[in-house]
Amino acid sequence: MSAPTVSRTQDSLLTPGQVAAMFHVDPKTVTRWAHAGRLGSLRTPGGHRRFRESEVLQLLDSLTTEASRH
Amino acid sequence: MSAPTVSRTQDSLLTPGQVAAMFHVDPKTVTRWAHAGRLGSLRTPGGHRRFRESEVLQLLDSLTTEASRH
DNA sequence: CCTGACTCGGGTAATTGGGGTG
DNA sequence: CATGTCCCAATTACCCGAGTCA
Repeated sequence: MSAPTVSRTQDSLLTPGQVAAMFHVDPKTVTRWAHAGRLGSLRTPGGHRRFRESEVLQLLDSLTTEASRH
Repeated sequence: MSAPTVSRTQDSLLTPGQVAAMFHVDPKTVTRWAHAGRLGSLRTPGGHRRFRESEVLQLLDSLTTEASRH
């Protein structure tokens, strides 16, 4: 894999608690979104979920811009 | 500081019940305000609304300062 | 190695959303 | 015209004990 494909997306991984704070919801709710396919879930060897900052930001943006629909 | 890339990621969000308590009205009424365009409505993937604390505070302040704004 | 804080998992309670009505 | 209350279904919030992360 010395491929220069540079898949280096500067994606910081956020914990459920951090994402929950951004949406003002419970960490369990964020877990449900991941389970519903709303967010990609990265799993640590221990089973903990981790979310990509870019994905969370994108989802947050889509929910934030919902005020100008129509 | 124009900071065009940093604006939609640091706002406290309130639940309809919390906003309703601040205005002393029913959550249903707050929902109608959002539907009328008086409040920006942030929707969770599940369909629940979330309101910006700054927007609610501003609306509350305008109602508290001037009840005859016409 | 141990500690502190957070997360996981399932289940239940409370709240929310939408429509229709007064 | 705006607000309050009813129904139902869906979503979200909090409880416990155990494990994992840093």
